[in-house]
Amino acid sequence: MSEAARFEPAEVEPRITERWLASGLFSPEPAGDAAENYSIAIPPPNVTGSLHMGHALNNSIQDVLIRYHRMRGQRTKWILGTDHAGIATQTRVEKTLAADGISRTELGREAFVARVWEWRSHYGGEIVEQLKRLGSSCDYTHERFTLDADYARAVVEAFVALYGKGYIYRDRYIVNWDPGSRSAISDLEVESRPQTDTLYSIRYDLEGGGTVTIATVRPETMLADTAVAVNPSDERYTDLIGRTAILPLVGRRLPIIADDYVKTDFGTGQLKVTPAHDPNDFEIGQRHGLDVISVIGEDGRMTDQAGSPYTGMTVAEAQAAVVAALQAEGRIVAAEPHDHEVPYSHRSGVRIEPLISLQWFMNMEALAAPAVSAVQEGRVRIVPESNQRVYLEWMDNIRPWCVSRQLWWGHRLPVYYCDECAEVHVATVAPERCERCGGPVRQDDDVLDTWFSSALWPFATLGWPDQTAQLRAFYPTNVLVTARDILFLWVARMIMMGIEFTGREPFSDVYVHSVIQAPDGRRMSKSLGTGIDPLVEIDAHGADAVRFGLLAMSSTQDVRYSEEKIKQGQALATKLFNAVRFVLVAADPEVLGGDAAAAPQTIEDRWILSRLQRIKAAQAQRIETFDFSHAALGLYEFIYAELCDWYLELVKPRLARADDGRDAQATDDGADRRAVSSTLVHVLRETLAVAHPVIPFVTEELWAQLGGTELLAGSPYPPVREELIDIDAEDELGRAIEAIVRVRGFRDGAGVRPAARLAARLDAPGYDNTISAIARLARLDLADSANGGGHAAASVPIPGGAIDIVAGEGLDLQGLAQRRERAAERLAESIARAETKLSNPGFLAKAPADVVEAERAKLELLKRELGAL
RNA sequence: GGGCGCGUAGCUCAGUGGGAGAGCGCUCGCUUCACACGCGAGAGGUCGCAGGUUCGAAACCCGCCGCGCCCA
Repeated sequence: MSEAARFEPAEVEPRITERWLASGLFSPEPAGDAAENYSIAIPPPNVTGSLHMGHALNNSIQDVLIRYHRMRGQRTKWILGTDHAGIATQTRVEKTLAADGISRTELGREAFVARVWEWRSHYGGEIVEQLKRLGSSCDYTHERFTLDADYARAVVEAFVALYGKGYIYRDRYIVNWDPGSRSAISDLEVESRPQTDTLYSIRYDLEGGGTVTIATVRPETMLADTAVAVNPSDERYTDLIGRTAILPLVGRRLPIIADDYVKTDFGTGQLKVTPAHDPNDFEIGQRHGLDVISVIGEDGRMTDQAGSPYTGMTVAEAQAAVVAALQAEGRIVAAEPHDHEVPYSHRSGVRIEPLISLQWFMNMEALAAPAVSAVQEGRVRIVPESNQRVYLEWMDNIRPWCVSRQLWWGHRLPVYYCDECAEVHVATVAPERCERCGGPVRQDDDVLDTWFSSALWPFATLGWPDQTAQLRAFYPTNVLVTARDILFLWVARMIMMGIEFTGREPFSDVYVHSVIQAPDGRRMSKSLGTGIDPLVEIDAHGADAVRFGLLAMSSTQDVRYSEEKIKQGQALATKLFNAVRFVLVAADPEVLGGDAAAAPQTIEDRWILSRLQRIKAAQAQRIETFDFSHAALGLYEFIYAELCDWYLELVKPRLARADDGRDAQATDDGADRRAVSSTLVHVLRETLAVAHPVIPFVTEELWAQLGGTELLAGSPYPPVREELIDIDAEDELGRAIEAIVRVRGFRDGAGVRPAARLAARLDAPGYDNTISAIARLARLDLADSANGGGHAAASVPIPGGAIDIVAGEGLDLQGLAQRRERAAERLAESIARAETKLSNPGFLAKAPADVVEAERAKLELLKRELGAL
């Protein structure tokens, strides 16, 4: 046995990956229909991205599902690809250009886009290679990209269709303007940050006498005020409604209106309304038909409408100038620090400037309705169910989606404007000239929000709008696996688009997994240095360990990253490796080449085969119900606590060869050795198969070592054989295990050297089949009560009776007494509890009969144990 | 402000109506012929606090305290 005692992932994994990829197992033929096949569309990672812990967990889960269903014999496809990630990718390339002193505008659109493609071909999709390291069994031969020509056709088709139905329209609307990326961004790309600003209270005069005092942290936006509002239920101001205020510095007449939005307890309860520069004010303006005046432009400077002297100033300059002018007029009543939440761009990190802008929008209401009922009626199940409410609530409050982005990298809008007559054409094929007046046309400069194309992912990847064989075979997909944070951003839109364009929900389950936090309980953060790189962990512990660990720890909503769980996975791989190493040396060589059928001869054979049926059923159940942490931990439990600690130890004597003189139990003709070898190899092979979806590399490697000629990844998941479930064997061996543990405890308490054998006498029924195992594993010279003589120096209680220790020399009687006392105390406590229960008439009258009966039996057992002490 | 969730062993977390569990850490013992990433045996818990429902609550209900995430 000169080989290393450790599993070496770094040596094994590349070799196994190569075999998998060469096998074609991950690339199914597009046959059959989606109802019989199994498919998952990967949440496409950003093409600029690299694997982080969130991806690692997300893809471990998907791979468990994919591998399991593949082994179940289904035609299984995991749709792979990346997302073009408009802003992120454009920014990345702009930075590399900036390093050479080139700007995007100098280069021009066409050349710039060419550069981005070039960048993509060199660096993009790094993450796809990283997925291979994790063992992900995606269909690598059909990798898709959201900007591929075919995919682009689907996007244009979808846009034109939605425009045709009137869902997509162009409008002036308030958007989240990101001055950093010079583009509108969606609500979901905005994050609020707490910040302290100065809250100014400013007095406006009223026509006909009197004043109102409004509070604002953005005094410069007053130049765009078009009303003052109060809450209609605010009795203080009922008589103000309908009167007119005069805007200081400007002199504009502002109607005083009543609107529920106004908070009566904020400031004075009088609100300045600036529809062009605040989203809430915009809505108030819409409700009341107010004028919209824009004083801040897309360049972050004050517009002509701001008037002299403010035009051309930056927002900050304008704020200072406005405050100074108001102070000069004595209109600032108060200026105090104010803590509030301020929107920032998730993309560029710059403060959002809400602006009115001409953009393309998509009305979501009509699309949302069927997506809501799909979830309500269970055609799409969200697991865990608690997330369903979050989804439904978000869908109820859905707002129009601004789909245009002022970028160059992305799907350019299929919208064409006539230079002559301003006619708008929306078409899949660019018109050569205006269909109305024949004038020249030019295409809209904007591109679509990246999520517009991502929303089509589950079907556009399969060839839609063509009715391809791929689409028939793998759409709808079975499940979408995602973290909570993109439940709305992406999942909701996929459901809407799926129903709209295919008439089918794109998946029947959404499994929402946990977010892996840093060990400090917060999100992993690059800037704080709390990020942990899964590839570094794979290098250190192996891909199986990382998969196992992430699955094991992902049990609640948010979990802290736990290195211990990764190490536990590594230990599991090593344990399996050593178990197989042992069998390869100890088992009958003839068995290794053959079928190795279950051939139970003894109680422990029947026991392990029974336990094996249970783990097969349990693991299948756990995977099918998305219970991944228990799937991982259940494997650990079975392999350590049943297979290795007990079964392997129990069968060792039977594996000894007649000629090696190790143990007297070796049989003459080797028949039992062959039988136990067969059972052992059978059990190990099935164990490897059961474990494969969670820890694919080590199981694949060991499968081959145990004589597997086909890949385990393509082998069947072993079916449960009900006839091998053996309750009697489980019970009988369970008692033997309990007895061995008790004796070991006794020995430890008595200070008996581990190697020493103690003379003992068994005084309990029901151990006929296990007496020799007990003797060996508890290191006893054990006789049964009929022919064992001698005075009992001590008695060890075991289920149903006791083992009497006959030879008394060398026992630490004091240690024993302490131990015995402790045990007696505990037993007495349990007995007291049981007696209290059984003497309670309420319990006897109201508790179910079987519970009462069990309590009685328990009491009897406890009393007997105490007696044995 | 609204929503979701969490407080169980030193740490990270299972357990959701009937004798408090796991992994890691800790203590003691072991070069036992697969494995020291191992084996064996232990110590360690008023299950956040306070009420209620129940024959019986870590679990179900109400309130409070503390913490996290999402949305506004």
